[in-house]
Parts: sequence; structure tokens; C-alpha cells
Amino acid sequence: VKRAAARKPAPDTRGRIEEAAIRLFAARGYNGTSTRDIAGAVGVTEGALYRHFPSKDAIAREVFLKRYRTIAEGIAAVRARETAFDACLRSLVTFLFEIMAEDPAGFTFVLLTQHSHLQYVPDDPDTNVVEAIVRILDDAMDAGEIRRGDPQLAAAMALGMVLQPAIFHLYGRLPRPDEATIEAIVTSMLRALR
Amino acid sequence: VKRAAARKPAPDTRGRIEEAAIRLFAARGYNGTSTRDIAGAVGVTEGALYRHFPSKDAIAREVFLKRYRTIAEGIAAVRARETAFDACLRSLVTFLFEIMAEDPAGFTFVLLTQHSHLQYVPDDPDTNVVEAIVRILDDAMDAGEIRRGDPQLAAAMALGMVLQPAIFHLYGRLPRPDEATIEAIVTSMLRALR
DNA sequence: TGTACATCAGTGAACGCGCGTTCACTGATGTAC
DNA sequence: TGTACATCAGTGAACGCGCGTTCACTGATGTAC
Repeated sequence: VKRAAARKPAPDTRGRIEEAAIRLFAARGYNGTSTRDIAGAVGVTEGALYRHFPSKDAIAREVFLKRYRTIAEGIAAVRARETAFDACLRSLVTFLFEIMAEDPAGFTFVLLTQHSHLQYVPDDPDTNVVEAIVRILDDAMDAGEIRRGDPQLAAAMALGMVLQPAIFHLYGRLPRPDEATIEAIVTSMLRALR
Repeated sequence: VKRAAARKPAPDTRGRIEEAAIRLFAARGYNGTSTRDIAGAVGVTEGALYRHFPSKDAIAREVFLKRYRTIAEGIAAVRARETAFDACLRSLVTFLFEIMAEDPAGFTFVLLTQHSHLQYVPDDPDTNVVEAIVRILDDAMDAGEIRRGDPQLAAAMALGMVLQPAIFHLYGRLPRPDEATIEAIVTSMLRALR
């Protein structure tokens, strides 16, 4: 019988380290999480961590860049798909709340630690979330869909109108954003930008 | 001659500990700053810290609540002074950028560590910044100066439209906000809310 | 198919270090008589 | 004014602890002949 062989699959220790790390980092912060915490959550010894990553710092960087890339790629996809500015904005806001709902720990971790890691992200709009948004708004200004102004400032305000409600939700001040909430945010953003 | 007596003033070690702590916490985070760092910046030994504060945590809490109260009192003052909603909003945004310019370290520290300390701030609108803003927007909705909606969500968006540009400035993505920038933000906020 | 060796992901114990905190002490200042 | 004592803010050395990391090792799996 092959029972032994059939039992073997699904250790995937590396993936489980990443999951545990992101969850703990989001909850307690990088410095507030020890390698013992991570190893304990995974169910291995600390030594095992170093079979998969060269250092604690490398775990955080790896995990950040992976999540960050997911967000950047999602934004690029929306940008490519939606030609009308209104629809693009609506899709972007919907997308951001979707990934926040799907992976709250990952979203929180990226939100809270972005400034420690953003130095490793190039300013290229295909990989940098903020640059992508600046570009979208700049194009919309060129097309006359929103009024002219500093695209960096417009991007900051637009981003703030999404992230601050997201933060309010993560800290329990707002319930999980529903369709109506997203619509209210998009409406306000369009009014602010036009 | 009284030279020795005239030399004596201005140790104010407690105040200097607070200043050094807030500057270091803002730059490196709470966990990234050691009591040795703080004592070294002040020019005393670590033991001296414990003549003025019972623990490192108490330094952070004290310093946070002091700065936070300054902001809350400033907002309350604006609210009491300005009766017209437009003027109130303009004064609030101006005030926030003023204290950020005056005390960047304090502002950064409060911005970054608020969620560790907000549990010590009551939900009372006289002491809680977010509650005060919710109240202002709720009143403006009652008075018909802005359109009805969830005041918590409106507060989140309004706050995001100020804080995200502030964050962009702190991290070098935007220059120091000038009069025109503040005016652009206020204009966008009014459009978003009306 | 069986045997010899290489590779790999794990263990568990230990490491040196920097952390927050403590403590006995000192010297300057304030107070009482 | 002088003396005796209390208080206070500092020193400097030490503490125990938890941290990130290392290392010799083991046993399971893959590969070559």
C-alpha cells in the first residue's frame, strides 16, 4: 500500500512561514514579532526558518514585495481594462476593498510597513502603486475628465479617501464597507476631482 | 560674584527627555529606539531616565497624550471660533498643516503610533480628534451645509484628504504645502462633501 | 532491484548581544533650629 | 550665620532576559551504477 506516500504532501513550510509572518507582523508589528513567534506559529523550530530565508528581515521584505506586487498588478489590470475614467475609479476602489476583505493581514501589513520597504520599489508606474495612480489622474486631466491641478496632490487626496476609510474599518470605527459605501466614496472622489 | 549661581539654570532634563524621545520615536519607531538612544541624545545616563518616568512605555504615552491633546484643543478652538462651515474647514486644514510644520517629529509620532495609544483617549469629542471631526460634519449635515450621509465615513474621507498629503510631504513626495495647496485641498473637500 | 552516496529540511542546543530596568552611591540644594 | 539632616537628580555598573542567528546533527528522499 502507498499510504506513506499519500500522507506526505502539503508541508509547504516556506508558504506557511510567509502566512504566519504576515499575520503576526500585521498584528504586532515587525519589531514586536520574534523569530520564535513565527516558528512557533508554523510549528517548526527557529532553525528551520533559516533553511528558507537568510534572515528575519528577508522574510518581511519578501512578504511585503509579494503583496505589494499583487496590488500593483491589480491596478495595472484595471487601468488597462477600463477606458472611461469614472469606471476606472470605481473599479480601483472596488479592487482595493476586495483585497482588503480577502487578505486583511496582508493589506494591513503593506499599509503599515510600506515606508520601510518602498525603497525597494522602483518609481516605475507598472510596479509603483502611487505612480500608477498619479499617471491615471494625469491622463484624466489631459483628457479633460477631471480638472487640472498637481497630479501628486490629487493622487494623495484620492488615495486618502480610500485608505482612511479602510483604516477606520481595520480599527473598528467603520463596519465592513458594502456596495453603498464604495459608491459613496467613488461619488465623493469624482466630485472632489472634477 | 554669583557666576556659579547664574550658570545653573536650564537643565530641564524631563523636557529634554521628551523632546529626544519624540524625535527618535518618529524617526525609528518605538521598538527601534532604545533607552540608551534616548539617554545618549539627552546626554545623561539611562538611570536618570527613571528619575523622571517609571518606564520607557510611560515616556511614549506621556509624549503622545501631550501632543495629541494639543491637536484636540486646537480643533476644539477652531470649532468654537468659526461658525460658517467653509471657514471652519479652512481653519482646520490650515491648523493641521501649521502644527505639522512647527513640530514635524511630534506630528509624525502621533500619526504613526496613534493606534497603540488611542485606547487611552476617551471617545468624547472634546478630547478625541476623530470624534470632534465627526461632530463637525454631523452638525454641518443638520444645517444643510453639506449633503447627508454617514458622518463616520465623511470624517474618514475628509481626514484622508488632509493626512495623505501630509504623509506624502513627510516622505518627500510632495513639497511643503503652501497657501495654494491648502486652498486646493479645502476646495476639493468642499466639493466632495457637498 | 539493491547499494552507496548526495541533498535537503528539519532539530535542538547554544551563542553573543542589546534590551529595559535596578541599585547602591554621590554631590548639590533646601530646610530647621 | 553655622550646623545637621532630608531630598533630589544624577552616575555607573550590573542584572536577567529575549532576541536573531549559528551549528553539528539526523533522518528522509533522490540519484547513479
